[in-house]
Amino acid sequence: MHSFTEENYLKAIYKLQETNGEVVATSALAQVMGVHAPSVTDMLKRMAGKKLVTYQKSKGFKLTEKGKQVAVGIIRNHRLWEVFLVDKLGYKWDEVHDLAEQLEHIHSEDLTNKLDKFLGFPKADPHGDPIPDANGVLPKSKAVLLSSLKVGEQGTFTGVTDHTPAFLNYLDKAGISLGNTLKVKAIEEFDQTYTIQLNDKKGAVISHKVANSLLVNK
Amino acid sequence: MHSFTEENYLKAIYKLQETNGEVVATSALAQVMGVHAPSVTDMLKRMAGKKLVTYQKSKGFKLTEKGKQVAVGIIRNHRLWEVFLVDKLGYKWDEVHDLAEQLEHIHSEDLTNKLDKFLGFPKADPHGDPIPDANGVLPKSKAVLLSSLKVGEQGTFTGVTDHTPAFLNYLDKAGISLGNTLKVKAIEEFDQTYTIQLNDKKGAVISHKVANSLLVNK
DNA sequence: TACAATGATTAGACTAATCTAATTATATTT
DNA sequence: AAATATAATTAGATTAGTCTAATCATTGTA
Ligand SMILES: [Mn+2]
Ligand SMILES: [Mn+2]
Ligand SMILES: [Mn+2]
Ligand SMILES: [Mn+2]
Repeated sequence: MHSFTEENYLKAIYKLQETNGEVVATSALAQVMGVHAPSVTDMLKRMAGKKLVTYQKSKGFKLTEKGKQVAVGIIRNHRLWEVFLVDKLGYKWDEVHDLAEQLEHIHSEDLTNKLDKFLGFPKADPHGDPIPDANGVLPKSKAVLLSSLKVGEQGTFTGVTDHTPAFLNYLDKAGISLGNTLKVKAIEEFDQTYTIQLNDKKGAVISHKVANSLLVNK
Repeated sequence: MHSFTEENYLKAIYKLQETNGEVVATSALAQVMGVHAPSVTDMLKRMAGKKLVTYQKSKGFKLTEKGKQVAVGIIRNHRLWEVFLVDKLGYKWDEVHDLAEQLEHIHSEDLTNKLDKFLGFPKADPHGDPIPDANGVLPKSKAVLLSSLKVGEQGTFTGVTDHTPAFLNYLDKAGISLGNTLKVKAIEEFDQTYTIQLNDKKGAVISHKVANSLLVNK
């Protein structure tokens, strides 16, 4: 089918489009793929030939519908395997990403669907990221950053925007887990430090940097 | 670490050494790898450079201890994933080989060991093939071919030497499953057709070709 | 609008893994 | 032992994915 390399490019383009807008620059892609710009130009020309992306010299590129389907399929695999690793094998949420990077490239729609069923059709991965369904439909999330809440507002912690083990470990240490309810008690004016109340009991003080990496459903 | 291609060569060499003796010929390996002879010569020279095989021009080659360790590791992965697919995801034993060919190349000893634990440390895969332990020790099997049994002898069906879906499907249809006890009731002198009794009740008539692909523990 | 800075592409080269065609080495017959 | 058949290697080419150095294109500022 497609090579691992192609699949990784598609996934990277998809994510860049999600956050940085429709058109993706060579340099941005080179950066996230960890290669130099000419490699991207070469690769994208090949992929344009396969109708996975549209490409106009020096203008950037976008995924075609076909390219988007492949990308979403890989993301579905990735997130389902992460659930498997955490729920079934006992991995912690900060340990699974690199393994899922390998497992996501196993080529079998049937396997993906059987895995989905085995896991009980989870809606989100261990980091709260939504899992596309078998038709490639990715539920639109209405979560917002904790840093957008005002004093007195509350919500449920449903995801992170920073997926690094360092940050995930910090959350473990601070006793903040997916599903916790939290309420903003105070925001320090000087440096936007948040004082929150977790699960209607424990209190916690977190920096703006942290509040800016936590997603909550109001 | 090692490329998928290298790992597949190592596995193929290992299996050829198991059945055809210590020294492996270029042509034999080309055949099982589905490539032409010069590709094998090239590849083996590269692999000799990495101390995975020993190679003497025009004399054939063997695995080094290091090469053997890698090969056994891949076989361990392959068989554990096959158990996972059958026991946990509900695949049938004739459907899992090609998926396991992909999954066996996931690089993580820790994952392999966690999977092993999750599966309850199985001793054999769905086809009865023994699973090497975490130290790479592969239990020596003392199973013999059913075709080596005499009239009146009995045993337990513990494995196959033909792993093709066609053969496995035939066994399903004939009601012959791993773990069944079987007793030789008669052997037709003309064509070595076996009449056997399964699990002390059902009888079955099987060709010599079939008896020659079934492994039993006496 | 021209010029400099930044970003993208082309040119040319490399490695892994493969191929076909030609050559050389080993094994088998006479 | 020489002739022949078979097996293996070398030579030269190809494709995917990458690189560095050189060139070209775009953008934003003077
Ligand atoms: Mn991940
Ligand atoms: Mn995730
Ligand atoms: Mn198999
Ligand atoms: Mn098997």
